[in-house]
Amino acid sequence: MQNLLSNLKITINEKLYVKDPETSELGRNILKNSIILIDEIGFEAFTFKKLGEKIQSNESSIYRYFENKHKLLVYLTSWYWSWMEYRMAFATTNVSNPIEKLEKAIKLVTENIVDDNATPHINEEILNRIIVEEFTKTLMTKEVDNENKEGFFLVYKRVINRIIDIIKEVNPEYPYAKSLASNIVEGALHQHFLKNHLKTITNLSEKECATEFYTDMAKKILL
Amino acid sequence: MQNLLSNLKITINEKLYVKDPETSELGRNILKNSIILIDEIGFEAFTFKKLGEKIQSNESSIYRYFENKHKLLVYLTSWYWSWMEYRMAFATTNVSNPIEKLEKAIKLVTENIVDDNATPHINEEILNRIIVEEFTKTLMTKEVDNENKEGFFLVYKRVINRIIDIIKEVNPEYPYAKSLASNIVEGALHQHFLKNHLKTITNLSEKECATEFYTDMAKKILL
DNA sequence: TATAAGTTGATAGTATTACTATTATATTTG
DNA sequence: CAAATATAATAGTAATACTATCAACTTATA
Repeated sequence: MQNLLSNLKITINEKLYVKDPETSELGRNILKNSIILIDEIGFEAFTFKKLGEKIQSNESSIYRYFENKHKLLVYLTSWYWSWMEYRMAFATTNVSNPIEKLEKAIKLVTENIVDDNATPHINEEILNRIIVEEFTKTLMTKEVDNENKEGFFLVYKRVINRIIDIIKEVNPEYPYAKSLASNIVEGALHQHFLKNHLKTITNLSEKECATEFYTDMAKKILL
Repeated sequence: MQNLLSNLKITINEKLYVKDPETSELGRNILKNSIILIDEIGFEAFTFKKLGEKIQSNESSIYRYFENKHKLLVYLTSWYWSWMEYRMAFATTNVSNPIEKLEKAIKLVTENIVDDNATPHINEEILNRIIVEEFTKTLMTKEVDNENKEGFFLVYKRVINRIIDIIKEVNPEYPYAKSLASNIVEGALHQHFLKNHLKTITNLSEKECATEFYTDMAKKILL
């Protein structure tokens, strides 16, 4: 249990920041308002200069925390997946029935997210919107292989590996546990994107989440 | 097949270009070499200036065909999905068995793509790599709703709608035909991305394609 | 065949972005 | 209180993403 909990603490790869933003008021302000600003104007239009204006600080001060906006986005998405991993570990420990465990895990990665108030400087609901709209962009760059070697996506892969393990518990014979797990996690984000923007090619309606669709999928495939 | 494909006129939304690139040597050169250059250096680093140097033409000349690089990318991806739609129509007409039809459709959107030689200025194999690495970026922008209204993604949605219709033929009771279809098409791209870059969270190996995984998925869900 | 119309190439120029560097000032800590 | 550290302000650079202008060349048409 001790060992488990120490793995669950929200820790982020040190290579993602120059100075740890959690250690100062300005740092936490950068995190809080970068989430709000990226959500407002989108990652492409987001700049450190605009963020500086928003928090009444200076561009150069933000550069002392993050090398560039890409690393800031990877930081924020790592935070999200770390938070998700924590929720998942919490929800699935002491659940002995593998099917129930799988249902809980799928629910977590497919449901609509609401702010949990535990972290005043991170609004999880807004951060989830950023994940839906911007997460794949952190992967789909020419630097992905180097960044993967540096461990930038470890937390994300850990979340998926947890689901892989549960899938294997449910059905050890199924040969595509990895692809099914990554499909559910990424697919859920995509279905949420579609319900917001390309409504005609998803069954999710406005306030609906992807839980039913993916739970049904997993059960039909594995049971 | 060869002959039918060469008779194919792929039509693309007129709002995507300033001047139709298919109507001139320079235009076709822009298409051909933009595909090669985006594949080489990635869409972020790709600029009209670099493309101009590559084709020994001028930046300003390229701007006479495309307003900006985003519209060029949407043009290229529209071309791809239009080509895919044609292949799908061809492969599924006169197939009376819905299950066989579904298998053929899934195969087309999940298999590894090779250049078909019908269009000398478009290399489909390279274009497919661009789709895998860059397609979602065409959707995930702050302008997606406006561009969707303008019909920028119609061809893509048409491909998915064809699969939706086949799914409904196979099993009219299944309640998530739309989500399943969009999941298969987008998911296949993502699994190909993972096999190239995040190998630990997919079951696809180096030269493998996503056909088996998604065929198995669809059958278990629908039959 | 002359002329108009359209295409391409070359150059210059602008605003913005994505930084780096320097210095001054404020705050914290030892 | 001095030293170390954090932040703010300013300036500057190279690249990007364009726009505008003009000359040269090609093609269509009268």
